[in-house]
Amino acid sequence: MQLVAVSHWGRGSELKFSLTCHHLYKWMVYGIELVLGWKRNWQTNTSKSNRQVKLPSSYYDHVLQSSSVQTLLSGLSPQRGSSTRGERLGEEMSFGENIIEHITFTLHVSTFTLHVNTFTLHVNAFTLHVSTFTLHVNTFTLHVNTFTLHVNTFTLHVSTFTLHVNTFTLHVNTFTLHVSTFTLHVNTFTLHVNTFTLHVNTFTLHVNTFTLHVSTFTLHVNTFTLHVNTFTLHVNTFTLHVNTFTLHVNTFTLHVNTFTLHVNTFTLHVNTFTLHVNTFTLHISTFTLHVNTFTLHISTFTLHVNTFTLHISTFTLHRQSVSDAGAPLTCSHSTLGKQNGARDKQQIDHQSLPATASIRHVTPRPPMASRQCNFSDKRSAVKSEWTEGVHCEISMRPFWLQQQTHSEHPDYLCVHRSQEQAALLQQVSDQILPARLLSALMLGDKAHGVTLKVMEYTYDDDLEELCPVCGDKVSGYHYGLLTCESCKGFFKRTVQNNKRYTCAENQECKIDKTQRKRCPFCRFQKCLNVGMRLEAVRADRMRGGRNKFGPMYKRDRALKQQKKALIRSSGFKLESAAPPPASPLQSDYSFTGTLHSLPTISKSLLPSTPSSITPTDYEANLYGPPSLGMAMQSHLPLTTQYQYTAFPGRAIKAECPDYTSSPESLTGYPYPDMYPSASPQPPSLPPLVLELLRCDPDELVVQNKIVTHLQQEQSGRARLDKPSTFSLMCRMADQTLFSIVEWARSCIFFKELRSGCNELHTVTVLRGPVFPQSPTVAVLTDTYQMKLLHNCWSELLVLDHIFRQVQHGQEDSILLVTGQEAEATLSGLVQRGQELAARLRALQLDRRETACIKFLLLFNPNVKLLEDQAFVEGVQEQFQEKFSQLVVRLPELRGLSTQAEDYLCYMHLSGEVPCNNLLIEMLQPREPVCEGHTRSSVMCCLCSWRGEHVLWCLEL
DNA sequence: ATAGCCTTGATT
DNA sequence: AATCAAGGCTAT
Ligand SMILES: [Zn+2]
Ligand SMILES: [Zn+2]
Repeated sequence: MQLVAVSHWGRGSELKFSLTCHHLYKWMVYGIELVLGWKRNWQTNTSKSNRQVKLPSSYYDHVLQSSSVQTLLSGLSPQRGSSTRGERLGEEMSFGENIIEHITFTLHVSTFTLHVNTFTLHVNAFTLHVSTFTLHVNTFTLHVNTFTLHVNTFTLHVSTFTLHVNTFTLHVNTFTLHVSTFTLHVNTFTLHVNTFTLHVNTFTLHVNTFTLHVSTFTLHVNTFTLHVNTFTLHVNTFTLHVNTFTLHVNTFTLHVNTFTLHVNTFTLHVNTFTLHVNTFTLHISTFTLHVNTFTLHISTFTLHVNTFTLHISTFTLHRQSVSDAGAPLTCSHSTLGKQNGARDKQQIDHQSLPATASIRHVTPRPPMASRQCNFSDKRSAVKSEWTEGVHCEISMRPFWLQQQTHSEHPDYLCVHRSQEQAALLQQVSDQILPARLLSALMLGDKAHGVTLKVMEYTYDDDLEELCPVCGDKVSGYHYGLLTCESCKGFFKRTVQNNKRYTCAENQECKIDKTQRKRCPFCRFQKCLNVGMRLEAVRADRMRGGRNKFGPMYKRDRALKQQKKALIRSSGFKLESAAPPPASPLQSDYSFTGTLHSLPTISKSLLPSTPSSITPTDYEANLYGPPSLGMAMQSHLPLTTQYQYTAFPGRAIKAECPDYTSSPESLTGYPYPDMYPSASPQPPSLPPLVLELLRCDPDELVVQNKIVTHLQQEQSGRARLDKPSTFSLMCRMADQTLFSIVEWARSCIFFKELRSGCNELHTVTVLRGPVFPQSPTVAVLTDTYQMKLLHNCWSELLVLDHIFRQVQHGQEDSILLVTGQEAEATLSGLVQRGQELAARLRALQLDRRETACIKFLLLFNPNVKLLEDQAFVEGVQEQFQEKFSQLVVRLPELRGLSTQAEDYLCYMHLSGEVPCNNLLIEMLQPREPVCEGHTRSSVMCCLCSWRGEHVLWCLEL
């Protein structure tokens, strides 16, 4: 073993190093100059040592010629007894294992410089017990050419480790660490570094099991940059003070009991992020997090993130432990949102609104940095001061994207309340809903249906020739939509060259013609958000010709013309209400096509032209192998569903200014096969049904969202990390559940009654008999809504599946929400579902009836049990006998969903269900009566109402 | 790297 | 032959 080391120990340097070392190996002695101090203090009473180590005398000579070393040596005080070996310079030193019981080593160094050419360390088992390790270094520089450490078992026990470094610089060319089991036990680890820079060309860490146990970890760093492939950290208390933290991690898993993070600028690039936290405290003024898959394990905190951007000036989440399961969740002074904390505290006026889809929470409102909301039930109390942005940022993009559109411009709300609507509401309230529920519903969402229409007219009118990305002049259809030439080129370059950008700011850079060059990250993000299609970039770079989008472009053009004509004829003009024109609100890019074309085309095209089905290189790189397909890959490759999902067709849905006219009556609406004779029929449908249909989400929109989400999620995983079929199903179901929650939120009455004629009455109702002690109305609404959803989520989920199978019409295969086909042999559960689907198919269950059933399941918890016979009879009046037959089938649905829940529960207990799953949240036991849950995910989903409602109450 | 202009080639 | 959305080229 060779070591060439030169050290300069400054005067007065002191290192106090208490070491409990049972197995001290020679490398420790050789390796560092600290040996010098030890030599004086080696206890020699452990002469039983069986392994003798000899140090070359020249080494001592060299070292001890240094005066600083002399200083050091004389400054050391022996701990136990005193050895005189060190004083006899040049004498062969020998010592072995178990020599030292306790050593206090104190070192004060002003400049520590270590030059090592080749540092090689072979250790079988290294165990280090330190009670107090304190190192004060002004400038610590370590130059290593090749650092190789081979350790079988590395265990470090430190009770208090404190390191004060002004500038820590580590230059390593190749750092290779081979550890089979690395375990680090530290009680208190405190690291104060001004600038911590780690320059590593190739950092390779081979660890079988890397476990870091720290009870209190405190790290003060100004600039911390860490590139790690797989990082797993188990910490009890993690406190990190960082000014600028940049972490590039592929797979990041963090188990923390207490996590406290102080960061000024936090940038985290993570593909797969799994976080287990009991107590999470995060201090950040600027927090930018790039996560593809973010998994957070907290008792009552679940985070689903696709693209997660967190802007926090102070975010403290207190979760106090109370008796049992329902521990309180306290969120104090959280200023999460697209706007940073400083801006959040400002009065936000209309001028300051960025005209992007990300501003939905900057709606006109009282200048409050945060609002207090209390959720309470008997078992748990939640006190939170979330600002309106919290849920928006925490939840995943597909889920909230649309909602942003709806709530962004409350000014547009009071529009177009027709007599029919009023009558409809009355009718519904009389016939169907319990008064209490009606009360709760009255605080529902804004009138987003109408609002959306108005806005889309406005936007489309304004932005017809403007690039949705940058506002430049449109040069034609490019990669799916009308964009300018530069954005076309930018998108092409990005995708073709598989470019990865990072945003220096907070991923909210404004993209316009003048600033579009500033942040390619945000630009590309916007490209994707507005709907530019990756798959339109050709992997083979073939020039010319037409692709599958051709017909869609044509159709889109036709629709635009049609819309124009419609606008002209209906005399829409809302110039006064026009939002800032800088950026369009095309958040709800959606793709409609003929649902039935999916399986049909997949069957007809699959044998031929396999190359056209192959994903582009970019997609392959970005999303990994199309492992989404799993078993059903053989039926339908993942990409085919994109190839045949048509382009903007949803706009036409919003084009219809008259809500009573059925959407499917418009040409090209994507349900031609479902309503072979629907077009002439709509007028005969009851208004309620029409309304329900209108609230019903477009299946292809949902499908596209979910597919996008899953792909993004999948891209976060390592390529080798292939999720199981079940896990994928769970993710699908989870996403479906989110869409169901979204549907519930947008369901009738939330919006219709929101701007109803007697708002004061609504408030009175809610404050009075229903929840007399409630401080705010909105919270109770949420609670009630959570309860409603919690009561019926599985039925809704199963019904969603069943209806898809009804449409699918295949006994031996099931159609997934992603549009993929899978063999229906997964379990008996699936078979039962197929049977129910067959029965419902025999009854010719259609979309209208499904919408009604969903509605009933949500709003009448009794319907599935068929306890309320009078209700069923009431329903029959509207839907005639057929519907009653359907309702009779609901107990089957109930049984199926119960079985599915049980199955899910079992799998969850087996650890098969992916974490951070809304499904799991929903699996929590139901409350029998009205006291609501504070299930965090649901709360996240629903709390978007809250801000608006609180606001609304205040405005009263 | 950007963006304006050019070339290409399946579709019509 | 015309179209027009792809990719390519190149001055900036
Ligand atoms: Zn543009
Ligand atoms: Zn940016």
